[in-house]
Amino acid sequence: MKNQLASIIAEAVLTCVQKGLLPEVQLPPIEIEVPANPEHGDYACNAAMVLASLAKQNPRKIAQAIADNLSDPEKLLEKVDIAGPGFLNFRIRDEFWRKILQDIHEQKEAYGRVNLGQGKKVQVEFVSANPTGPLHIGHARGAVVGDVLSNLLEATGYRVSREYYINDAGNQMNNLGKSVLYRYRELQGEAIDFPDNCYQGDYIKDIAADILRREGKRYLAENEDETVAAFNAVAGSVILEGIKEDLRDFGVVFDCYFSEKELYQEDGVNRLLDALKDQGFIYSDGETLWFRTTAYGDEKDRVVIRKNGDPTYFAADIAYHQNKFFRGFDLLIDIWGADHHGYMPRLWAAIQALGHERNDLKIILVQLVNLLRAGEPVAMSTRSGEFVTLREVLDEVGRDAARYNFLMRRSDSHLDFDLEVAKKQTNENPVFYVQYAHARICSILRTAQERGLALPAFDRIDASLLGEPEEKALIKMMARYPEMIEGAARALEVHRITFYLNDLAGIFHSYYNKNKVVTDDAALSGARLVLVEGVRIVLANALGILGVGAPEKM
RNA sequence: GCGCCUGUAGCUCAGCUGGAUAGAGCAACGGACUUCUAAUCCGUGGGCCGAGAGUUCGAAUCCCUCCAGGCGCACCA
Repeated sequence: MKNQLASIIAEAVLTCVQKGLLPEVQLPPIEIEVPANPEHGDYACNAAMVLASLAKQNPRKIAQAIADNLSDPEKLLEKVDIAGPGFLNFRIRDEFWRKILQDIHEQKEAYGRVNLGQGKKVQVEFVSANPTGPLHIGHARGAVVGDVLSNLLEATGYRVSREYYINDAGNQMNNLGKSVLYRYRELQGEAIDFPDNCYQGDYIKDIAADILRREGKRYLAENEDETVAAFNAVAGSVILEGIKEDLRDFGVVFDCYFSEKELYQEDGVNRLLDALKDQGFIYSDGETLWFRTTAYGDEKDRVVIRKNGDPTYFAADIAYHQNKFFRGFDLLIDIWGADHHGYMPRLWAAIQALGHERNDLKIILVQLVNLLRAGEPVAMSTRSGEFVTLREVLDEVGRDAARYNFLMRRSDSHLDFDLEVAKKQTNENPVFYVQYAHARICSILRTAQERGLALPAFDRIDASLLGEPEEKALIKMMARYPEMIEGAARALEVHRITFYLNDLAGIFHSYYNKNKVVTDDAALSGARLVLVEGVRIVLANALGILGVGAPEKM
């Protein structure tokens, strides 16, 4: 709808130029928006105001010229007004709005899919938590945002790969192995002064006990470094399996788990650094190796090889992102906790040094979650073992409510997650508001069925019977669904979908309370059934992108 | 000290990349179940968009300066 209008306007501007009403100007990007005030029509366009400064003419005069030269062979427009400083306000004929209903019924699950991405390959990397402990509530938000963004991009014509980067090399993993070893010794009566930098959670004890059960106490006699490495590997894989299971139950499934260790195979990291050295991006100060990230705007250069010869996390990350590009992705999206924001400039510098554009890597920051229980903050720390796990949240509040709650704010805004509120089945919990709308429609359809009223095909109804204000509002809202999806994908903002759902469900509930769908009037009932089935399809499609259920009964 | 994010109704937050009279939910108050599900609806009140200057036809939105909060500023990840 919006696109049709845009081309009509662009054509009219062209006509004006040809007639000499406007000077030869490049048409700047114009905006077509839905006005806040319905009296301003269905769509409003700022073309005249944008052109005013370029053409050096009065915007209202330009608007008049455009309006006079609109060519509308399909008779899309009911009315065009010029208002305010030079807005063009368009009212679309009802007949065209009703055609949206036809589109929905023809396209069903596909309604709202657009081809923004044109088959481009995108990789979304998210969660990527160290396998040193179970996922907690903080990881959950990033998991949902990444998963839903992936769904959204798939729905808008991208080919998406979801990837989890396993940080299984480095100090943190070493601490994990040590933690297990200490518990292992402890289980055999040894008094251990458990270090602060080790992981204290009970899951460590379980892993130690398991090793003891399977392999006995043979490790006591072995070399400590080798034992730590072995424990490390065992613990890492046990914990990773647990993470995968939690994510699966949360509705998050990855296409690929990429191990940091892989990057070091065949000396990959060093070979990359050598190549970058040849290009002048790497230099040595005699003890350490530095990456010249300042060449691309970072505030200081960064170490890639430490004094002790070990590569930094950053060194591996450069290799990792190069590897991603090698795999043929046109666009990379990384989803990080907001506490990593200081890391962005150096990674952008790195990919530019590798010959890519800064825009080839988008980074979405997800703010930390403030976990509350009945208004009281819940303290969290992975190392001390005091945290609320994703598993506990799933068990307590359920998948749908948990996911929806994480999607109700912009990613870069702080989020209060209150366990007591999230599990309440009341109107304080917005997920039910939307699901209830879906369930209600299903209930209407069931009732109709029972009374022998089947859902008619679109061409069997008289759509002009849908004249109530809420009916028109519902249709217009549904017409905006593809536009909302496209906008959300363009901006990489998944929260727009929850706000849209809330609005659509709201209009429906209001309609439901005022009007009956199933009545003695067969023609009217048929038209209304087609309408509410359309609403149901749109609700289900949007909920599908969110990975939240669309129940038929509640 | 430097950098990034945030500041909008009592509370939690939207505001479609500069548009018209700034919105929603919760909370408060008053109404609606003989009905296709009251997990719903209808109505009422509530604002110096942190402050100040600037850019232009037009600013919650963009620039600058402050103020407040959060997060970063490693040869950790």
